Amino acid sequence: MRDASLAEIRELALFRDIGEATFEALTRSAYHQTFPPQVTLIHQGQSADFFHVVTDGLVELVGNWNGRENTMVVLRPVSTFTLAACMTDAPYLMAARTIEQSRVILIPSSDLRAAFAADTAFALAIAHELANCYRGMVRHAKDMKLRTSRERLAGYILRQSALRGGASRFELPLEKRLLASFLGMTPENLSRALRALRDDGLAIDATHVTIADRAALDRVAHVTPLIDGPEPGAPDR
Amino acid sequence: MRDASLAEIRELALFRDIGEATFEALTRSAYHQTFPPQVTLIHQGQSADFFHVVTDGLVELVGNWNGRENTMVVLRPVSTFTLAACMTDAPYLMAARTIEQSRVILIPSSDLRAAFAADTAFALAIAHELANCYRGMVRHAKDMKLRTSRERLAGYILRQSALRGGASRFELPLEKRLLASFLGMTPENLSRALRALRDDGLAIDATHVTIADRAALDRVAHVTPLIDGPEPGAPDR
DNA sequence: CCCGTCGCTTAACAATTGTCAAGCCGATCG
DNA sequence: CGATCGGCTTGACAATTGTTAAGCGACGGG
Repeated sequence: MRDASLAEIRELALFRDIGEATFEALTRSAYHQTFPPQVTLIHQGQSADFFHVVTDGLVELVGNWNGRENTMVVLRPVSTFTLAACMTDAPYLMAARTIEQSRVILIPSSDLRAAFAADTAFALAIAHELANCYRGMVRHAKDMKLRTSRERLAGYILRQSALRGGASRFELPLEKRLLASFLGMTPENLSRALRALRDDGLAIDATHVTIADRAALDRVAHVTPLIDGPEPGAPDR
Repeated sequence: MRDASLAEIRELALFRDIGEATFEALTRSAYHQTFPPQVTLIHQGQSADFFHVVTDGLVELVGNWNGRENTMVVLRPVSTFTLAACMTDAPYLMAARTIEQSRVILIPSSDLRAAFAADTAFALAIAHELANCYRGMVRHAKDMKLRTSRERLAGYILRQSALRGGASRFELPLEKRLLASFLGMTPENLSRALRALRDDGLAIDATHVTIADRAALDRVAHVTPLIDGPEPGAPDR
């Protein structure tokens, strides 16, 4: 890896408190690679050879089953993936695909496990990361099981607003068909839900979002940290 | 804690490889308590004071939102819960309630974190447990987003069969309304789905399940380890 | 023993969501 | 500049799922 890349990731919560020797061992045989958009990085079912860190761009984790496909997570920088699979040396449960051009660090999973054993600070950071991934997935599952698609969309919009410091106008960060998949609905249904939410203080022109009446929108979404975060450095974008 | 309880949990994967001093520190101020059925052990949103281990009985983790409630996980012995919240000192995302009379070990979360820092073997065990919880929740989310309710039910039945060594006849381990909630549907819809699956080789009389045609049922469920496990000592029952 | 409660089922109906088909629009490219 | 492509929207329709209400049957308490 290049020195510039090393300095960049040394600041991450995952690596900030670890020893120099551990960091050196972790990065020795790591790659920092750039991928074009729409490239499949890993397939579900593959053995967990690498731990991944997205440093630039946008990556989605997708589940496949019986010919169907669904976006489970959208990862914006800086986020990790395949951590649980690497720690347990188990097959990936989800595939990963770049959405935009992205840069990803690949760390051999054996190095990851060695560093975990060798460095207590790193072990703690890993545990925190695993716990946050778990909690992100619990939130997503609650979102799916407790809210209707319209409510999920309203929640998503308010989360995005919160990520931007409460902005009332911003651009949708995802293609709508991708957003629909992430929210567990079809693009057609997303279109309908967007139109329906005009009555609840939401205006969308193409990718431009305007929250006209935040209170009304929250009357639909009932935003709560137990579903919608805060997600300090976490799951969706 | 009583000596009998101590010996019992010392064998668990979580505690098997840890040092005697760590084990002693972890169990010193721990409780092993028995709870009646239908008792709420923790509420969502509470601060994470205790790490929990179910040693007997049956416990459900439930999500609440806006007056709605949903069973996210069903824990059979021996399983843990609240691990992620304790490690990150964050509020519980789900409530926990006994289904049957249950015995639960409660370990102060500060002791848990201290043991993690003090004992590398314990840290590794914790990381594995966290990773397995994460993967269980990913599987559940995939189940929800990729399969219809009928397919989820078929998958659930085949998983239960697998847990019983491939038995073709067994008793439903859960009340149907609870199963319905876990599978993300209403009890009425579960009734319909059960009846519909008679055409696919499934017969259910009250709580007694008979798999008449496993191949036909799997043609609905398309069971795969990437959704249905194996779950060595894991999530649902 | 009877009665009330509770869980389950069924049926009719309503709401939500998915499917299919068509058309629009903006971007890209020859 | 015009053609083509892909993503988005819309509408009509179908399937799935939720809702409401009623009834059945097992269980436990009076």
